[in-house]
Amino acid sequence: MFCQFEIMTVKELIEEAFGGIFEKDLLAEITEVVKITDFEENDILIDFGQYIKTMPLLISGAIRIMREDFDEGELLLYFLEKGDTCAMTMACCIGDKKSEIRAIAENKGLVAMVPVAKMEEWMGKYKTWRSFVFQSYNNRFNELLWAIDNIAFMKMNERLENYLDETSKVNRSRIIYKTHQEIAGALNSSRVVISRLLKALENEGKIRLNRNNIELLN
Amino acid sequence: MFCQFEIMTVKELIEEAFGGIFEKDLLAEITEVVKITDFEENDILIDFGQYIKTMPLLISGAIRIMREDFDEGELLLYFLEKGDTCAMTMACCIGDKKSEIRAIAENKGLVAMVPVAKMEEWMGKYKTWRSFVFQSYNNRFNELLWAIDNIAFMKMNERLENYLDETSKVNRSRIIYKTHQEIAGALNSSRVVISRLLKALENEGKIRLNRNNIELLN
DNA sequence: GACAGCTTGTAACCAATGTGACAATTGTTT
DNA sequence: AAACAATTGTCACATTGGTTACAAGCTGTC
Repeated sequence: MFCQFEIMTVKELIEEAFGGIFEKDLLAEITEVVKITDFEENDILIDFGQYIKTMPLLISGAIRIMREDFDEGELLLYFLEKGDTCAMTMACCIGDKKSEIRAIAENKGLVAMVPVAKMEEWMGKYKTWRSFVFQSYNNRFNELLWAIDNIAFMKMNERLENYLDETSKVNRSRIIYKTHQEIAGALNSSRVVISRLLKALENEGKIRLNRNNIELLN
Repeated sequence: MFCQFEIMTVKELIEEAFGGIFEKDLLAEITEVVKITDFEENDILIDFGQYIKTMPLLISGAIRIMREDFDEGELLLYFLEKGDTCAMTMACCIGDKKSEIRAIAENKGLVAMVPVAKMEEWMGKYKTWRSFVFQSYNNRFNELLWAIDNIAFMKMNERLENYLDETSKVNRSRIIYKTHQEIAGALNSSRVVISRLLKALENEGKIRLNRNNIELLN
């Protein structure tokens, strides 16, 4: 949209997404070692069981972090947005462990990839990097708690409303281009149940249902 | 049991719980600044909305970490044991945020309390401390994922069996001294449901039900 | 236009879980 | 002994959510 890779330098991209939180020296180092990668909607950025060797810093776009059951179930944990990083990945990098989650692009965007070695080096060297890493862990932790609140304490209709709100937010649109099937997947439910609850929301005047999209009203 | 506060020095306690992972200098520093506190079963160590100024290192005993719904629900997230620390608390210390969880003693034990200032200082100074902190975050993260797997993908009978196993493990006893009501609380369920499922487990020969306790068989 | 594939709506039914009620048992207090 | 509280067992019933099945509509292709 207004953040075209082609018309901005790496320096500008990093500056725009992380300028507020990192000191000058660190920004310069990041700019130097980072590799910028772009992704398209529904690209799988990280998958289960994968070993990860670089830490991603999200410059633009949104990523959904999914958890999967051994046989079939699937569940949206949370979204990542500009300025975020994947706590799970950091953990993988450092502990040399397999990924426990799947990261899928919710829409198109850019990530800056930092080599693990650097990220460890910066931990000792830059206080702002340390707080950034901690802050990230903390945010992700709280988002997992929120995910737990949702599935443990809320009924499906509330979870659905939350999902619609969050999806609308990360896609910056009151119209959500998802099928009932996709929504059922994100909530570990079934299509019929979602259709039923969506219809109820429509009858309450909260949404309008169309083919392949849902409009949030009010 | 075999870890009486009275008959061990602080140095020995720290050594026993953390000797394997920290370097000599760090162990010495910890021993110097730490305050040892003991707790009894069901003591509330951290509560919701509380600000925390010291980071706890668990020397002995077990702690259950609970999440609570706004009105009434309650849910066990995971247990902490010897050598663990509370990721949530670290986050609180650093970010100066309120606690999002409640920590209750599952049985009696000891914690070493580290002032926040020190823990930040050590982050820059000791590599083993950094990896410990990361490792802790990572473990807690994975435990939250496991909690999510439980509530999202498993039925109540499986969750109940998992609960019995884990509780047996952290209390080092095949006999679990809990009422059905308490178990229902930990699983965010109701007493009747738990009694029903426990009875089914008894009929399968997996457990024996007694008043105020449950024996795991096999 | 005919066909196929995807998407949505809806009905009927089932399984899992939650709720309210009440009895029986045990242990404790008076 | 009587009263009481806590714990457990059980029944009947309501609710939520999942499953199967089928119809209907939309879209794109040949």
